[in-house]
Amino acid sequence: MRRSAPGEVAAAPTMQDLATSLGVSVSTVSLALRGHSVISEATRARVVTKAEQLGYVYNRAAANLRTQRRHLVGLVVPDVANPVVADIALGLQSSVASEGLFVVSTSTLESVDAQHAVLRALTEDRAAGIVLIPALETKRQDLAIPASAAVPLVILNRSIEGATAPYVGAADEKIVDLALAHLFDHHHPQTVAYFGGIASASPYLARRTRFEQIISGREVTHLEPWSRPTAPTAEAGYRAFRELLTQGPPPDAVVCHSDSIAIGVLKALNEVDASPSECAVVGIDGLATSAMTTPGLTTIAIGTDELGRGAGAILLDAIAGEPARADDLSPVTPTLVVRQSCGCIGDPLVVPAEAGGHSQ
Amino acid sequence: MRRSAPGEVAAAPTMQDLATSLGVSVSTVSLALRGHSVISEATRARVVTKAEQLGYVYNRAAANLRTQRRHLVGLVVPDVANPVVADIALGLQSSVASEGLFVVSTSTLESVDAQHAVLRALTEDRAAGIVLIPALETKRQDLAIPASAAVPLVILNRSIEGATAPYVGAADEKIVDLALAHLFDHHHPQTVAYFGGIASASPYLARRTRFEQIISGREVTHLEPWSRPTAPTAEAGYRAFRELLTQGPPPDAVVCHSDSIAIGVLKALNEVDASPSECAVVGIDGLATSAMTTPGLTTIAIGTDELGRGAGAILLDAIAGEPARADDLSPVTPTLVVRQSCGCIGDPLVVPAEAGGHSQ
DNA sequence: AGCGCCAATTCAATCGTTTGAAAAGCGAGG
DNA sequence: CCTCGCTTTTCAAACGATTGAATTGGCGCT
Repeated sequence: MRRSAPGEVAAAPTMQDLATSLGVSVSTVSLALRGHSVISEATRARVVTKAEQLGYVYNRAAANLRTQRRHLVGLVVPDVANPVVADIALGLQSSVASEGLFVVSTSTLESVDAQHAVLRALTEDRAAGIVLIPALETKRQDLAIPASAAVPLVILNRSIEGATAPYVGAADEKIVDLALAHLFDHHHPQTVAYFGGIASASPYLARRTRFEQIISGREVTHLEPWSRPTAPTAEAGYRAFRELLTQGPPPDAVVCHSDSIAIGVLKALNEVDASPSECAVVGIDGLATSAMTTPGLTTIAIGTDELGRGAGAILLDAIAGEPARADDLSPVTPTLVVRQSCGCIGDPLVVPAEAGGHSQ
Repeated sequence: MRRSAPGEVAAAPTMQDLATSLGVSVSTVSLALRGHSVISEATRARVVTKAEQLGYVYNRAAANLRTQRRHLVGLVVPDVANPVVADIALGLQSSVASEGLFVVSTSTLESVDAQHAVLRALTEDRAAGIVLIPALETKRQDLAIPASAAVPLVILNRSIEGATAPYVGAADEKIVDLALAHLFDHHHPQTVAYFGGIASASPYLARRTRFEQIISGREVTHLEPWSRPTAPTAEAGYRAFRELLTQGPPPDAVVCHSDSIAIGVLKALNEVDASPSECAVVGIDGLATSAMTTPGLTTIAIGTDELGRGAGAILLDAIAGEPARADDLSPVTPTLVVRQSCGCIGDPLVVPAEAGGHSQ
């Protein structure tokens, strides 16, 4: 082990250091540390103890260079703070952990440039794989970087036109079906709207199209002005809905593009004292926090962790060199979570005991 | 560039491939790609074009091995989904980006084992630095791993007894001072409590101690049963507060350990139709979503992004080999955000136009 | 004593960069 | 024509691991 100059930080010991200090070869150390069976138990023990003693820590960069294998998968998303994304991250983590991979997340904040930078960095690092929720305005050619270094990529939540990478998304049609079916069965609205969401993101189009399809076959009128896209935050939803409320009474029922947006809508309705019976609202996502609104938010849970797990499964296949199988791509079945915001159940709500959450 | 066998994936081209295909040496390629001034403009251009043409991507693992320098800092936290953490991540990112570093986050879910695993992984990867919000029950010796490979570490939010790594935290005393000062000035409560939070985490002790200090000098009675610690989620807060409400009327004012918890408390109060004038609540954190509750949550903003930035600054110093300077460690000044939950302002609230948020 | 065999260990090449030092090319000055 | 001084390019040795092939040593068998 090299002696360090006075002011200098002691360099971390290497296998070589271990080897010489034990009077064996580096190969022996390497094999021993990884518990390879050709090494005798006695030497293995000696090596391991010495390693501990010297505070040796494995240098993965060196190993990876040699083996051309990596153990890290990147999750690149607009915003890690988004609870939906957080759930996805957990699902992904649990699915790739079995292969000894681990997941790191970074936020792009919807900036294509930032996204470009992190995709590049991840690729230069030769990540085992990348799961991407594309920033808005991401084009096909923005995904060229990982491709050129053969880093497997799976796209989540927002599809990119012309992209060849496998795509995993929620079951947008079924989601809307579920939401509307519930509203029609229990609330019999005369007027409806599809509120919020980013018009240029692919799920918006899918859901809104389905929405219009369904209601066109029913005896309801679509209050188009209330079907207004918004930024994907509760604040944006609040502001936009609040403004609409100044211009007239709300629809009898509104489907919100996400739970976050629904939270803003609820706030706006609360401020004008509009009850669920006047305006029923249902969200989409199934966030844990949507149980904490007043009234409790009725929502369509989209199975976020399953999405993450699904992405993980496809990624693992891709890493193993297998092409994505079609059945991997089948989206998760959404489920309806009934609370008070649709007007079906009275307060007080009893929150089911297994609910999760997040906080400081 | 090596030709690949039929079924095989084409290996990514290396500098060597570029070099031979251009009839120059690897050194030239290496220097050219990094824009070193000693290379003539003409060759630089040729190299760059060729690189593009061949889809060359830099192999950072190899470079890092050679240079012993890395460009990635790990943010290890209990839960990335926690909005506070997300803000910290942003602050950290913005502060280290200037040095060309970038931040990756991982969640430990309060598991010391999981934390151990990721600290080990980050250390084995020789991350440039690590910022850690320790999982509960983290002991001093759990931090030994990064130390042995000389990876700079800074601890955030929860201090660890006996740890030598620099610590950055919120100004717990000032936070409590601010909350109580506001309540006393505007609400004149007879009874108060400090609700929620994890009793074994260091900020809890600091805040609760200060709380008791202050009120002991005032004409108020502390309703101890209501000062109950909880898990750090809105759900946990809701459940615990709900239960307390069945046993009697709430205190006139309660300070909640976090905004998330306050959100649960508000939900519970809403369910029994208790208004802010009966029970004033103030949260701590200053989350964007706390503007979306009904009533809007009055809260103490702790300057989360500053915390992240602060951690980043210290980390950069440590990476540069400088010890943490004392003034780096001075915590951010908290600020009061007044909304309705403390009973000071009537509805409807106008949300200030610059508020941020997060969602799908 | 000689031989073969097996288990345990070591050799040495390799992964793809970086970088200090050496070399090559070339025009100018003596 | 030689030498000097530039600029530009190349040499070759790292960095710290992995791994197929070669080596060593000990043991049992004849």
